[in-house]
Amino acid sequence: MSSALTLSPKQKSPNGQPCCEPVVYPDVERAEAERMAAIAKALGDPIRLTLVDVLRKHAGKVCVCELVPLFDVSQSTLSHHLKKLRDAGIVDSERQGLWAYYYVNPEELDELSAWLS
Amino acid sequence: MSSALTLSPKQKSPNGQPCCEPVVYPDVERAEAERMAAIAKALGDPIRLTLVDVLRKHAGKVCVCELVPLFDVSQSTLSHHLKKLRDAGIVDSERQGLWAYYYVNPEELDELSAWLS
DNA sequence: CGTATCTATTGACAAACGTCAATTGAACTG
DNA sequence: CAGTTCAATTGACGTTTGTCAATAGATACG
Repeated sequence: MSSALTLSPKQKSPNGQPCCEPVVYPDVERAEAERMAAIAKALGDPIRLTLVDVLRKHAGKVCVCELVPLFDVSQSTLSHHLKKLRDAGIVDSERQGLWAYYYVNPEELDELSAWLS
Repeated sequence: MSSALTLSPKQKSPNGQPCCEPVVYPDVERAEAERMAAIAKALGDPIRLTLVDVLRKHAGKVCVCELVPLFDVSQSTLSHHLKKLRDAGIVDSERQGLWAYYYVNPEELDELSAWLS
């Protein structure tokens, strides 16, 4: 996914007046852009964004058995969404006996938040 | 995409001790979650995130002819990404003669930024 | 041990995505 | 008008995504 972020020198000006002011280069480095895009992508589904919202507002660890009935999707689908959030580093989980508890890892979200501001 | 955000009442407690504290309900409303997820989704690609970064840092209108050579993708691919950003309301464009100029519409990003903080 | 409960994984499928080459549409230039 | 240039659209393609039903793992309880 996207080795296409390499910067290139400015193209030749068209054969009239220039189209605009000088080139601007992206401030975000390629690796950083990919990390933040991955975080944004993980938030790019209403269920996952709502999951993160619930976990953030609760400020503690929440059992999966509490999360499942909040949505009209199957248990396996919700588990799949939780895995995506885990893979993106946005949440972590912890097993206690039969149950699994999820909580937000704020660092990843903070990074995206910092870029947005 | 996702009429599955309807809230449901708490499931029955398992037949032992409860698994955790009482249910938490999402603070974000369904429609809001879908709008913000759409914004996050549009940022969920490294090229699009970098495009937004460039446009934000420049604080003016930038010609497409300046944007194309910044990436190793074809002109049509970049146009496709710009369209996705436009569809999400993150950027707007303006034609001037032969050229097209893009600029950031800060409102959408601000909304996501506000939710993240 | 056997059964019940909670969560994760697998397999399947349709829809959406990212990409390119080729074409179209607009608008300037001579 | 004919040719050129910039940007958007179309069509095609392989990949990824979101979803479910079914299954598997892990743990608790009798």
